[in-house]
Amino acid sequence: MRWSDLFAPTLRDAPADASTANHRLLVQGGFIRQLHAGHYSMLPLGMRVYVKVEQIVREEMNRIGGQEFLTPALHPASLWQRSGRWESMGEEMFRLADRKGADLALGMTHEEVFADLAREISSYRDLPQIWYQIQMKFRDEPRPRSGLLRVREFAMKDSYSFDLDDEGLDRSFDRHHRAYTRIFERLGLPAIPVAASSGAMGGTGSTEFMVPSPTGEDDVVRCGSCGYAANRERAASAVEPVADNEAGPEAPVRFPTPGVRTIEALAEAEGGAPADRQIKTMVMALDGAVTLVLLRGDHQLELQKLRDGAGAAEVRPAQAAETVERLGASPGSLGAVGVRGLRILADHALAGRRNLTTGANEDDWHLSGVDVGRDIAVDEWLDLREVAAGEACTVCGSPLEVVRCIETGHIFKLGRRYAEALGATVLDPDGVERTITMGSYGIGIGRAMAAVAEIHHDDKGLVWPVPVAPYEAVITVAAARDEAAAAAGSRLYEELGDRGVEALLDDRDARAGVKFADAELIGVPWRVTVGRALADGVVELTERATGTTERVAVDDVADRLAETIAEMHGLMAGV
RNA sequence: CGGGACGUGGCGCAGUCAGGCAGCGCACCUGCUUUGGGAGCAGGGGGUCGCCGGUUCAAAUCCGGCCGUCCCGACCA
Repeated sequence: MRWSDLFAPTLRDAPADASTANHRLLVQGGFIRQLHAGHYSMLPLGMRVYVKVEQIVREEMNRIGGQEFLTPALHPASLWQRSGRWESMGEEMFRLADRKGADLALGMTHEEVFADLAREISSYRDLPQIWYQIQMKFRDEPRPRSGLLRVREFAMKDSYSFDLDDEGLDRSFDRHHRAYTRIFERLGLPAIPVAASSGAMGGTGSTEFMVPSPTGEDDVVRCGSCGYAANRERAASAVEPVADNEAGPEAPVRFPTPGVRTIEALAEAEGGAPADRQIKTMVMALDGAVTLVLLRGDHQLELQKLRDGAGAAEVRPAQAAETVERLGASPGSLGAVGVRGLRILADHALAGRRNLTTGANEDDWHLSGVDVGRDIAVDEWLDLREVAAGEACTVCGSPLEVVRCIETGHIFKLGRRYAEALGATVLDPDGVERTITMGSYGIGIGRAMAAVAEIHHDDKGLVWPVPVAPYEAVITVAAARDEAAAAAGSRLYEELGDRGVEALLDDRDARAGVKFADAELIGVPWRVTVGRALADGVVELTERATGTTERVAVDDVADRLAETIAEMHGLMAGV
């Protein structure tokens, strides 16, 4: 491609509304443009990167035996009604009606569609299967953000595995795990696999692939010494037990605490107790049912753990009126002692604790001497505590770190839920009808691209890894009007093309500084500068990532570059 | 959904408080000069000032309503 023919509207100034690196640089470099919030157009440069990401994903899916499909984005409501998700998906699903009034949805994922197709698998002999597609998903996100990181319309590689039993699912899951590891390696993304919450997807287990970046939206809890890693939504840690050695009273004792409304205030108050000897009582609505959730005073609630542990789809803090109605007091003076008729969930860290302090369910009064086992009717003990940095790893005891990450992939063991709902069964060797066991696996193409941009850039612009770079090399003809230089540039362009190098020839009639700045902004890995030294038969070869420049004979440079780039491809592909 | 900021040629911004010809830089077009780190000079094209309504002789500017975009949080496969 000649730059003079390329539509790559680079901007001198960064767009004002882009605060994250991927957003700012992809817009400034002329890769993408926004149509409206959460919807972006791919421009020619962006499309080249996008296609390469897609192709790497495709190659690795094919390598594990995946078969490529393409299914519709517009689905009939009836399909989603069969799985129950027409109701449960809520406002995140785009819904519309056709001219006849039939309800339709824009697909946000395709478990139902593929499970429906899988009804045509009729024998265990045809299992396992891995089916995938790279196709648009639509999700009415409450808040699209961070450029391509969270959008409402995006291409996703989604795959679905079909096996006879759990052992088969484990194998399909492991194959995907390996494929994902290779994909992220080739993309230049340092993704770490972590144990994750399955959320609304359901199933027996899931693994997320997380790329550390401050732009991310998830926290990963990680042990630097044994390698334990989990999403904070389900991570565990060991807590130092608190010794309750003083024997408490026979029964809880009421004491006045005028104006005390917080854990901190109670720790300071007359007759109060330190936070780790208090019970934090939170009133939550779990699918609408008012529930008491108890934690140690100095611990924080992890909402997703509550959701997962209690099996609730929707969790929210109770409204003030609900709280007063059920407990007779306002937040700040709440407690679970003597409470009847409400479900009580407690965090493990409270088990066996004695002589604690908590609210008395009367404003301005608290109770001391509370013995959890004796005084509180806990219905269920759960892990509800948010892990904090520095707490001990449950595996090896080392201090844990909390790292902000971008979720670039998520793989799920689904089990039989969707196959059951859609009626996907096979006959086993004994002629018995068995429901197929499924897994589902996703990578967002645009998000992966955004993650690469977040990881690989500097103050001059993007620094694409070779496998996803829009062009592998740019030939910068410093003085386009110099006929000898222009001819040498064209010849180099041909030579690189002959050797399979994707080159961009910057033949624009612009000043050298403009061309250098643009080449750096769009992040092409190698630049060949045809300039003054051409008179000596020499050009300059500059590596974008390091900025190092080498003088190379013009007759050798095509071979040199082709070799270097081939090596980089090989390394990245793990060959 | 709660909080905050913003909306003026393609991009970045000033002008709004205090109503009075819509401006600046970059980009774009023409010419001349320049030509290895975002050139100079001269000339030129391009904007219903987010939308609707109101006040006023007069509205980018004041008032009301709405829409949109970004950020934080909530939420999130």
